[in-house]
Amino acid sequence: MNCVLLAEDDERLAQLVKDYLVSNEFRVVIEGIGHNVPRRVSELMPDIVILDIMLPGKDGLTICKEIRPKYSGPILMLTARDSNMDQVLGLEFGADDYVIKPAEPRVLLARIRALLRRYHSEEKKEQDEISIGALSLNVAARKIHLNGENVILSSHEFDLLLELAKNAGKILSREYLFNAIYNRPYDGLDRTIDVRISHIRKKLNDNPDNPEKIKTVWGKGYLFVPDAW
Amino acid sequence: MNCVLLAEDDERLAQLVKDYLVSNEFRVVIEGIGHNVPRRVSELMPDIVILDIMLPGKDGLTICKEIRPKYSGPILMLTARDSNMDQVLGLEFGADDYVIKPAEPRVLLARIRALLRRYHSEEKKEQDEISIGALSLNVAARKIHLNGENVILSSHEFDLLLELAKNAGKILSREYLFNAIYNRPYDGLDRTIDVRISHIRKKLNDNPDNPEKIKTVWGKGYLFVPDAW
DNA sequence: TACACTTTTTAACAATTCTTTGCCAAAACC
DNA sequence: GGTTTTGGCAAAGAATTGTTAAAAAGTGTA
Repeated sequence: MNCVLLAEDDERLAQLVKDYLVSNEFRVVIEGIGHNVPRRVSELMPDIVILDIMLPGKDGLTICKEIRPKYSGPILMLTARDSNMDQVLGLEFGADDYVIKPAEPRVLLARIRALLRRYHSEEKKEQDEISIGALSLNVAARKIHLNGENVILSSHEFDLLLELAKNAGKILSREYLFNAIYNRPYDGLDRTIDVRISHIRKKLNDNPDNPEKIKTVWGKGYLFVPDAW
Repeated sequence: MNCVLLAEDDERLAQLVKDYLVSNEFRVVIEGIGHNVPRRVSELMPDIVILDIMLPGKDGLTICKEIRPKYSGPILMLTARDSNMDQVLGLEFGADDYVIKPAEPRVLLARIRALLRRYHSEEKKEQDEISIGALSLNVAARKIHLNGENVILSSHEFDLLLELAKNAGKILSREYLFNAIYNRPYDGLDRTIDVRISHIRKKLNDNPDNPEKIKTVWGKGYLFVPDAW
């Protein structure tokens, strides 16, 4: 469950937001004193920090600047209608987004989710290079090497092998593989994947009668064997 | 110019919205069939996607969920008055905002701008000089150097290479590239881009049978290889 | 304006890549 | 055993891409 640190001194508002977020599957910790926020951040390691810009003890901008070096997650600022917040999002302070007070919980939730999504997708960034034994796939260059030799694959062959390699050790159905390559629906009878596997095996010298590298799982799909390269 | 993908099957409404947005400096592509939306997203790489929640073929929510992993830009939903849209903004579907139909073009425009502003703040600024390995493009002077040598490109060749270089490592469809160069619609059969790529490869000494620098991705488009220069 | 020259578009054809089909083999089922 | 289902793959057909060359459009110059 995602954890939210809500730095807000208006208790009524804080409780309102908390209730709404809790009912939407978040864990919420309220901190009303600006001074304590940096400590709470390092204690809790929240998935997102929501900072009121006006806090007793220490204002939100200063806090934001202060926690940024230690905290890599998203920071969302709560601000008054009239202040020009665009600069807050600039580099100096390091916030990621802002919501104008009084904040609709619904809007706040949407923003929170957008930020979490954005950070999440950056986190599990696709790898540029996948290496498994003597095989290496360069994703950006769409190029593979086997025992140091460049093996020339066609576009779809590369896509298919990449998908298999990314899920090494897992059985992947034809439908899954099909969807990974195409933007059209799988009709259940298509043999395209089989043909392509055949070509890949040939290029990688994998004997189809007893494949070591890409195994067929009867009735299920194909399997990339991680420790056969 | 910002590109909008409008997924809406009501042609009259779609055209209305399109006209309004076009008169406000947007490029708009209409897609009326739900099934095609994911493909169009990856082809066009729009700056924003507007999704009608009721589409023939595939409903908007399903589409939204489907394109989210591949598309990091903003998604705006069009919805009927009565539906409870709060959940749409949730993590499961991943939309960023919604507008209740019938949508006032003016309102829609305001929401679009708000979303673009929010997302833009994280986008990278235009560079004057792009350097990738032994290749450097001087945008202002429209001049390129490869291994220190000045390579003379024609206008369109430069535009095309620039667009590829700006999106190094990403697959760009012919339609996207065409739109980056021209102010007229792409008819789907045009071979202009192919011819130009051929010329560029020749000038940059990239062997077309096994290109290292600008790869062809069959059925999808072209790819500028970041680490091949 | 005409003229030479460059650039872009279009059309055609060859080459490559992908999809579909069909037959045979292997695996599961009875 | 026999039958049914699933997989391998060759080969034909379809779609896409590379390239060339000629036509069209645009540019510079006098």
